[in-house]
Amino acid sequence: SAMTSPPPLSYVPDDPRRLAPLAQTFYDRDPAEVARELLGKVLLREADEGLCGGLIVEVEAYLSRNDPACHASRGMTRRNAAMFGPPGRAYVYMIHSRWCLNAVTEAEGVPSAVLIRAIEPWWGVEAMQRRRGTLVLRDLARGPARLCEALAVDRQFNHWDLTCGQGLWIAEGPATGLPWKIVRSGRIGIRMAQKRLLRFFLAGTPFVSGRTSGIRRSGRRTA
DNA sequence: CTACCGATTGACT
DNA sequence: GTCAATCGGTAGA
Repeated sequence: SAMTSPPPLSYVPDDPRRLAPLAQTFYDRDPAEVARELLGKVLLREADEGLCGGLIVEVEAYLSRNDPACHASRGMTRRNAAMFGPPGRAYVYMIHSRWCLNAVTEAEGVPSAVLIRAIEPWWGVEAMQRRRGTLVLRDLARGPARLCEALAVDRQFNHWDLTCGQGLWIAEGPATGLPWKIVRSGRIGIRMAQKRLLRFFLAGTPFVSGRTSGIRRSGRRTA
């Protein structure tokens, strides 16, 4: 059904391996800018069970300065060390016994990152369904911890080079211009700095997290 | 060593 | 809308 198997979308590339991985220079910029531009790119994972991944539809930026919600705001620790490393690497951390994935931004020594919060499942759906224990497409990778469970991302990928094109990487999206608008909002689940508009998602997709999913219902606006 | 906390999720009223 | 499971990270005695 439409709930449990992907619709035949004409713009989904047959072979995601041919999509060019994003270069390190892409990440060596202001994290809010990187966050916005990561929307419409694809996140890919090559595991024993095969290739899986999908379209990045929701992200959040965490800034190196004046951002108390950023894990690095009180200096380097063992957990957040990856944020201080070179751009284009993964920062994987655990929260409430679940893993979450970030892409590190800006130069080495400048601790900032983009949290990948949701993807629309495009490839390897069956493997993701198995790992998540549900067939419902919308529940596979909606939320940062669900996403990591779907893609089998855990601490082994902390510090991983996301530009390398194997294991776990981020690549260009479909060449055709995607029609969606970008919506900006406050970040989800944080106590500090809730007013800052550092969450970005594609409008109109049901595959984003949060109480309002990006679908307009009964006159209520998202964000 | 202990105590507290959380960039979450799923179950429930 | 509410709530708690659950465990690694962190700070502090």
